[in-house]
Amino acid sequence: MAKAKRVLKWQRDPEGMRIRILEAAKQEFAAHGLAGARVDRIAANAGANKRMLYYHVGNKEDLYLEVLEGAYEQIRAEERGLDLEHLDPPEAIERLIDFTWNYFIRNPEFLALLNTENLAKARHLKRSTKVKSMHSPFVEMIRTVVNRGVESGDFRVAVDPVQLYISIAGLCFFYLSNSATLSVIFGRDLLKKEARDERLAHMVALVLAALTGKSTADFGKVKAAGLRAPAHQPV
Amino acid sequence: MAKAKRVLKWQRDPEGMRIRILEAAKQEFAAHGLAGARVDRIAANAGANKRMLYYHVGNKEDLYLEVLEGAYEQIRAEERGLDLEHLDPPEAIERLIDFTWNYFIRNPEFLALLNTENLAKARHLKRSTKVKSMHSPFVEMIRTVVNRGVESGDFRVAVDPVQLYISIAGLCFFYLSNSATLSVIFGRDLLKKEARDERLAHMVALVLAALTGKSTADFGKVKAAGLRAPAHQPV
DNA sequence: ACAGTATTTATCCAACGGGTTAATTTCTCG
DNA sequence: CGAGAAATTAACCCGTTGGATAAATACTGT
Repeated sequence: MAKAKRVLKWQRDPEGMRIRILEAAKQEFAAHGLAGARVDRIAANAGANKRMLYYHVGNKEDLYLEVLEGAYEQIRAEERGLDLEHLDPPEAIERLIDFTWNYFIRNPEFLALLNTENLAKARHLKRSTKVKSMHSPFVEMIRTVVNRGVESGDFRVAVDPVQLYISIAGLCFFYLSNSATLSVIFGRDLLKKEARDERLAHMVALVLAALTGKSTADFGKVKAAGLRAPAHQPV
Repeated sequence: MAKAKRVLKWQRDPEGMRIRILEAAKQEFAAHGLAGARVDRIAANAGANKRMLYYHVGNKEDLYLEVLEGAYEQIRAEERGLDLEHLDPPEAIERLIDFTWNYFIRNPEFLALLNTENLAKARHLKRSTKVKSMHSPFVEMIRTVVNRGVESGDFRVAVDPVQLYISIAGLCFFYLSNSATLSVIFGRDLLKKEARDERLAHMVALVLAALTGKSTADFGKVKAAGLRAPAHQPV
C-alpha cells in the first residue's frame, strides 16, 4: 500500500480545454446551425463535461459568437499573408481567386457559419465590435491592383473593388456552399477533383476576360477541363 | 331560444387550410431553418390547430420537404416563362441575369430554404423524385444563346452553360443571401435601392464584358451608380 | 504538508417541443 | 333530416435540452 502511487482521475488543462471546446463547437455549429447544434454533443466531442462549456466560455450563444469571431479572425490572418504587390495585375487577380477558392475548400465550416449567421440576420455579428474592427485587407489590395492594371494597360476599365471582391467571393462561395443541392440537380458530383479544377479555371477565365478584354486560353478552350456541359438534362 | 340561429365555431376549408399551412411553413422554415422552425408557430401563423399540420401534410420533415418542393416548382414555372429566343445574345444574357436577380429579391425565402437544405447536405432533396424530375430550362437556353452568340460574332468564346448558369446564380445569390453579414462588414446597407441597382449593373457588365470582350458603359463608368468604393476601410 | 483556489465531475430540473389521443363540430348525401 | 364521414379543436404525453447546483479532485504557494 505504500506503493499506492496516487492515480489521477483527470488533469487540469484550462487552455487546452478551451481550445477543444471551441473546435468542437465550430464543427457542431457548422454542421447543424445555431438552433440545431446540441450543447451535449459539443461537450462530448470536446472530451469534456457539459459544465465546462459554461465555465470556460458561456452559454450556447456566447459559444457561437466566439466561434464566429474566431472564424473571421482566422481568414483575416490568412488574407494578410497574401501579398499581391509584386505580381502583375492579371496574376494578382488570379492569385486572389485561387486563394479565396482554396480557403473555402479548406474551411467548409466557415461557409456554413456565414450562412447560419445570415439566417440570423447577422444579429450576433452586429454586436461584435471585435469582428467589425477586423478589416479585410482585400478591398484595398484589389483597389491598388486594379489601379495598377488600368495604368499598365492590362485592364481596360476601373471596377469598384468592393463589387469585385463580392463577385469573386460569390463565384466561389455559391458553388461550394450549395454544392449539395446543385449536385443533386445536375446529377453529378461537383466536389470531385476534376469538377473543382474546372470550376476554378472557369472563374479565373471569366473575371480576367472581363477585366483584360482578352479571353484566356481556359475560357476559350471548348474542351478544356470539360467546359462542355454533359449531354443530358441538367437544371 | 327558438331564434338561436346556430352560430358556427369554425368552417371547413381543407384546400385553403392546406395552402395556409404551407405558406406559414415556408415563412417559418425560411426564417429559422429546419431545426429552428417551431411547429406551434407554423400552426399559429396558419390560423390553425397544430393537429392540422399532421392531418393535412405530415410531420415536420414532411412539411419541410413539401415546402422545398413547392419552392422549386415555383421558380421552375417562372423560368419557363422567360423566352430568350427572340433576343440577340447579349440582350438575352442581360435578361437572364435580370430575371435571376429579381427573382431572388422577390423570393428571399427561396434563398434561405436552399441554404437550409445545403446545411442538411441535400438529404431531403436526394429523396425527392419530384424535384429531380423538374429540369430547369435555363441550361439549355444558355447553351443555345451562347452558340448563337458565337456564330453571330457577339461572343468571342464558347462557355460551358452549366458553369455560366452557376456563375450568374452565384453572383446574385451570394450578394443577397449574405447581405446581412456583408452589410455589417462593409458598414453600409447593401439592400437599399441604389446599392441593388449598382450591383445589378456590375454583374451584367462583368458577364457581358467577359463574353463579348467589349466593356459596356456601366462597367467602365467609374462614377456610375457609385461603382467607386466609399472612402473607408471595409470588410 | 496544508490551506485555499482553480478546474472538473456528477446529478438534477424545469421548460420546451414534436407528436398523439380523444372529443367536437361541420358537412354531405341518401 | 339524420347518420356517417370529414375536418377541426382541445388536452395531454413524454423525451429532449439548455442550464444550474453541489460535490469532488487537482493544483499552487507558503
